[in-house]
Order: sequence, then structure tokens, then C-alpha cells
Amino acid sequence: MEKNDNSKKTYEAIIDSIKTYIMNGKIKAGQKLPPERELAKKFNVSRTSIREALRTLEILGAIKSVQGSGNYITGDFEKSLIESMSMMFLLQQIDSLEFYQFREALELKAAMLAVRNIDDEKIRKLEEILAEMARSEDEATRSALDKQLHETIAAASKNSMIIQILNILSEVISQDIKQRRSEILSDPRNINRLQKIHEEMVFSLKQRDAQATYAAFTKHFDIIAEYIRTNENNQINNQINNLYNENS
Amino acid sequence: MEKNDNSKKTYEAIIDSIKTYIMNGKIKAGQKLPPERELAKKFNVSRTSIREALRTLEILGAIKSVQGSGNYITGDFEKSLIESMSMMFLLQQIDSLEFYQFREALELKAAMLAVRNIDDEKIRKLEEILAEMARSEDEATRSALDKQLHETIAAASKNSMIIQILNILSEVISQDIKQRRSEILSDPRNINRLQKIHEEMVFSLKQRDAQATYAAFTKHFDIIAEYIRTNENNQINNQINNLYNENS
DNA sequence: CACCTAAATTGGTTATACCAATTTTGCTAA
DNA sequence: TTAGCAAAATTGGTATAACCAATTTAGGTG
Repeated sequence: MEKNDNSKKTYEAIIDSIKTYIMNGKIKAGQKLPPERELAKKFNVSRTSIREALRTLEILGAIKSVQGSGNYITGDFEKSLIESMSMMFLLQQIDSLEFYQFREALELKAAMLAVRNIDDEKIRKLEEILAEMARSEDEATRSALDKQLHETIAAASKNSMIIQILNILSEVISQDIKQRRSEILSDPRNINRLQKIHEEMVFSLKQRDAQATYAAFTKHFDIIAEYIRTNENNQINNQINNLYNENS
Repeated sequence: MEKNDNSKKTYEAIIDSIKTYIMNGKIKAGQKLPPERELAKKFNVSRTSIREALRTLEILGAIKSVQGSGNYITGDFEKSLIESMSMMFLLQQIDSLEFYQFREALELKAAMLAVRNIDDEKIRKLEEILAEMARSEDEATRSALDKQLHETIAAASKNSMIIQILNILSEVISQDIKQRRSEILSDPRNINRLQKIHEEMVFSLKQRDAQATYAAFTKHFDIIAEYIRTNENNQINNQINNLYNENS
């Protein structure tokens, strides 16, 4: 059997074909692909090659295979990005500080967009969270509320891409974030400091004051950065390693 | 043959195993994995499953398969992220404005980091680019210099993750960026405006003045945003579609 | 020692068979 | 007729075995 392409491996050619298939709108999200055996016939290759192509499409988040049912077009790319970024850390030894700076970039932009786009309901929600944080006793509650606060602000940006990537980043370093959050939030000296800054952040958003919002968020980041710098050797990779070592 | 895991498919389990293999440092970047037939024996599964796992690792950028030679650990995740993000656009209809806001987030952070980290040599380079831009006649040259300017600033941030992601973003929307850059840079009213802002950007970096840098970059973004808003219907997807339709 | 060729190694692909989950079909009973 | 259930068909998941194609290795030759 002749190959579809001189240079490309068969499964790569198949991927492109199926991609084009999807992009041209012949198949829309949610729809089912033809059965593997049929695809094999149609593309005139073995089912194995079809499956290798489908595997990569699956890892890219383009499709989802369901045994006994079929291969469905999806749009779930978060998983794929999470995988990629995780691997990126694993092999490139990107340190925590760099990672958090990346995250800060998005959080800050989200905040600046929120200044323009936030509505009164979200403001109320933020104020509620703040109030709960103030009267929370245990570190676990504070940690959960802290997470909620940041997510609410991100959502107020109304930029779905930034929201999605922030979610992904949280996933990638959830272990790391959790640990650090609890570290930082369990230090009694920080509790008040952070509470104040959180209040500043929300207040400046309420006032739709861009400059104050920028200042408040920057201050917030500085506290985090301070913590990370003191544990410079604590590479994020260690955390991620633990994630995977479970199933070795 | 019993499956390695109750819930996971075999090839997924294999992926995890090989990942762990990599993470534990048993295999470092550049090294060769054991042959597929050997891996199959070691993991007690078929070569088929091994290969499906290797395909996904390849698409993730973790390995590279070379026929006749072997599977090598690499660290080339850009390709994978580009793929993921491209697909993200294709199926999710993220519009240009959102995308550029995402980009701005990283550019701004890069600039703010550059304020702290930039050295005199990079400053000189930026000034040279500015000078060239001032005396450039054609739009193509200005466009190339503009790109160079932004890349140099990004590099000055010294945050490899931000630099990488910015590169990836450029790749993903290179068509779009090129088109808009030339649109914006070909309008005679903008040439002077942009030249001034670029000078502000570089000058504020030279002064290591964070506030001024922030102001300059924000002003720069506003010009871009202004342009994009007036062409709101111009979805980025169109550009990317064209990228792929070639091989249909 | 350098070079070339043949053999061995290793990834790429195909074909077939069977397992496992889901879906469909069609019968049975209420 | 219809609701429910069980068998059959469909469809993805895995395993073997065989062969192709590129690379690497080994061995021999000049």
C-alpha cells in the first residue's frame, strides 16, 4: 500500500485528514466519527494507524473515545494543555518563581479587565467572601475562600481565554499552590496583612480604580514572591513528581 | 492478561509509567528509550499498546521516534502547545480581542520584569532598533523591526516560560499578527504615534521606571485594541482555518 | 585504518483474532 | 400496545504475528 504522503508517517497524514475533516465543518463538536474500521477502509490504511492517529487527537483534546460507542468530537483542550505544561516542567525544570510570574501576568490582566467589566453582583460576592475570610478560624476555610476570591475576579474579566488558562495553571500546580497557600495563610503575621490587601483589591475594583487595583494586586504578588524566593530550591517539579508517582 | 489499572486504559497506564520513568530521572533528555519490543515485555503488554502510548508522548513533545534508531526523550513542547492552542481556536471560536488581551498580559508582565532585569546591552539594542525604525521607509521593514523590538523586551524579562509562551502565541496567530501589524503600521497616522510610544517604552525601561513602563505599554496596547475592536467580526479562526485548508 | 557490505536492530504498518463496553434489536410479559 | 429485558450486533481496546523500511552495528576487505 502506498503512503498518502512521501514524508509524513501514515498516522500523521491521518491526523491531518481528520483535522481538516473537522475544520471544514463536516463534523461538528459533539458528533460521532465514523467507526474505526470504516475509517480504516476509507483512508485505505490499517486500523492500527487509524488508532494511533485517534490517540493523538484524543490527547490533543479534539476527540474522546468511548468503548463500545464511538469516537466523539469534543472541545476539551484543557486536559491537553495541562499535560503539555506538566511535561514542560518535568523536563525543563522551570522553577516556581517563573511559573508564578506567569500566573501573575494573567491575574493582573484579569484584574485590570475586571475593573472595566465587573458588575455589582460580582462585587457583592467578593465582599461576602472577604467577610467570611475575616471571621474564618481555620486555615482550610481561608484557603478555600482565597481560591474562590481569585477565581471570582478572574471570571469578572470576561476573557474566556484568560479564565481557562488560569484554571489550567491551577491544575498543573494544584499541589504546589495548595501547599504554598496553606503555608502563607497559616502564618499569623500574614493573615492580617493578606486580609488587608484582599480588601484593597476588592475595594479598588468596586471603585473601578485601575491604578489602585494595579497597586493592590502588585502588593499581593510581592508577598507571594517573597515566600517563594525564600524557598528558591523548592522546585515545582518535586510537587508534580509526587502527583505521578502514585501509579508507578 | 490483567490490566495494570482498574479504571485506566492500558495505553494510559503505560503513558504514566513512562512519564514516571522519565521523571524519576532514570531517563534524561536526549537519551534513548528501550526498544518498543522490550518495553512491551517489561510492562507485560502488547507492542500495540506501547506504541499508542508513545504516539501520545510524541504529540506531547516528550519523545521523538526515529525509525530504525529508537525513541528519544526530547523537550520540545512548543509544537504540542501550538497544536493544542490551534485546536482550541478552531473549536471554541475565541475572538481576536480575547487573544490579544491574553498576549498583552504576558507582554506587560515581561516589560515589568524587564524593568528590573534588563541590562545595558539590551537597552542599546532596543535603541538601535528604534533608530532603524525611525529611518525605515517601507512597511515590511518596520514590521520586522517591530517584531524584533517586542521580542527583545520579552527576552529581557529573563522569564523563560513567558518568553516561550509568547513565542508560541506568535506562532499560533502568526498570520493574524502579520496582517494586523502591517495594517496598523501602514496607516501613516499611526507611524508617528507608534514611534513615539515605542520610544517611551524603551526610555522608561532605560530609566528603570516601572510606572512609566506600565503607562507606555498600556498606551501601546490601546492602539492595538482600538484597531481590533473596529474589526470585531474578523475572527482569528478564519486565519487559522486557512492555515489548514491547504492540505484538504 | 578506512571503507564498504551484510546482518542485526528498531521503528512503521498491516492483518487477524478476540475481549469489553455500549447500543440496538426483538422478543416476552404485563 | 408498551415496558422491560435479554440476546445480538456494533464499536472501541488489546494482543499476536508477520513483514516493511530506515538505521545501526559488525565484520570483512582493500
